[in-house]
Amino acid sequence: FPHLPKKHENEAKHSHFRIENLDDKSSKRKRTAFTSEQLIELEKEFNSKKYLSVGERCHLASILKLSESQIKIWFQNRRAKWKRLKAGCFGLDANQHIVVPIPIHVNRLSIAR
Amino acid sequence: SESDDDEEEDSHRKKHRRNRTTFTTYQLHELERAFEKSHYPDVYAREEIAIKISLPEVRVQVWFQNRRAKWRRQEKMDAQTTYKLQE
DNA sequence: CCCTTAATTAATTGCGA
DNA sequence: TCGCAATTAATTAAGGG
Repeated sequence: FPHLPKKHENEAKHSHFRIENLDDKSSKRKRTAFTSEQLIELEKEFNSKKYLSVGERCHLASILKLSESQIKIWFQNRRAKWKRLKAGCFGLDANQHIVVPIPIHVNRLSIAR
Repeated sequence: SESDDDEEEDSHRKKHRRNRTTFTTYQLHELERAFEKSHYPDVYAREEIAIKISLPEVRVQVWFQNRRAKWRRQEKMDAQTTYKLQE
């Protein structure tokens, strides 16, 4: 199975002690709020496919006027949420393995040969 | 009869009614005790805590996230305090 | 009313494939 | 390069004082 639990580097490894930066414009990290239209479309897309190909992502990015990175990250975060939701409702209903589509991006170069 | 206000429909209201869990004193005690031991417990440690205090692991996870945020906030604050005091 | 804080989410880091 | 685990940082809002 893919991806094992992982261990966080013990204690305060990320020293996030940002010193009072005199430089750096607007020290706050930007958090873009997606519009409801964007979210509806993203959600709709996620409903049909859990993974996007490069082409699909590019297309979606252009019609939603978001960066490809934002689309990519959104799908990543959405998949994580989806996983949490699935795990959350164990007990009722005996579905163990749903038809989980597969990330086949690995093939995009190796298949060409 | 006129509903007028409420920009947000109450359909939205019902849907986004988050249910906020209120921890018991015992749960808070144990969480705080665990935090003292480690600010970054791994999944297994968190699961252990979760079982002990009878809560889903995800609630414990979120609690630690928020607790660390508070910790950082405070740390930044009294870092400024001691800064002033030494002048 | 305001404050603390549980919950949510866009974004980051770092690893493995 | 991607996905994923694990997290942070900003934010939203419940509910107690």
